[in-house]
Amino acid sequence: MMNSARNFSSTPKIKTRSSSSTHKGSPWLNVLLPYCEQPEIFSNKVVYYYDDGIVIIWDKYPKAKIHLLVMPRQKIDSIEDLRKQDLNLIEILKRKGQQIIDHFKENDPNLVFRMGFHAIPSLRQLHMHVISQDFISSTLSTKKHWNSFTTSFFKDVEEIEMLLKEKGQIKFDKDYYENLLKSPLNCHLCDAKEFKNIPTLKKHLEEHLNSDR
DNA sequence: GTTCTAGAAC
DNA sequence: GTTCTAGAAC
Ligand SMILES: Nc1ncnc2c1ncn2[C@@H]1O[C@H](COP(=O)(O)O)[C@@H](O)[C@H]1O
Ligand SMILES: [Zn+2]
Repeated sequence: MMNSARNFSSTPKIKTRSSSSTHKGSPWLNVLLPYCEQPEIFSNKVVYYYDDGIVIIWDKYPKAKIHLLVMPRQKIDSIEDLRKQDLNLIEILKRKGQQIIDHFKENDPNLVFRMGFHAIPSLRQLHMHVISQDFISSTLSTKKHWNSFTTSFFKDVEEIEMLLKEKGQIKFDKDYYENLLKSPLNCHLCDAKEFKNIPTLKKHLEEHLNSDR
């Protein structure tokens, strides 16, 4: 009965599209892809730089005064997809990231930067954060935001590079790192710990900005 | 990842 | 009463 001619012709359960992860999951997972596929269609206030190998964009929801994302043009989902053969790509991301940092420090020598990756990224397409360490930004609004940049959830590019050299592959424990995001709100610059909430922490960060110079 | 908002915390 | 967080979003 299931194989009647009528049933057969109605709805073929045949996958017609690539099973690439691009086609799986919620649409928001893929929002970084268009920048890499067609950087030329974006304004220079959105795409900071691009060439044949990489794209650099201003993070749309910056978590600090200066926050950009450096990405390969080539489609690579995440750090988990990196292999030793990608070490030269990492080197390129790193070199370009350092150039950005040098540039912004010329304007403001007080800026301090880190560049690296989230241990468990949310969005697809490999992206390296280049982020100033003031964390002064109206779009930094949650504990998760804070802990993703100030705990070991944030992996400096040098650590990624080292792990890739030594292990040939990168995978961080999901449970462990997702729990880190629930850590208390501690200052990344001084001994101040366990802020009651985000607004209180943000007032404290303003004080560092005024005194650390 | 963000937006929205119910209800917890103050 | 207002501020703030945290979980659903089909
Ligand atoms: N549409 C977008 N365009 C540019 N950046 C984005 C967009 N949506 C989210 N982001 C940023 O992308 C980063 C992704 O974070 P993560 O996957 O945790 O490394 C965050 O810093 C977001 O602010
Ligand atoms: Zn502090």
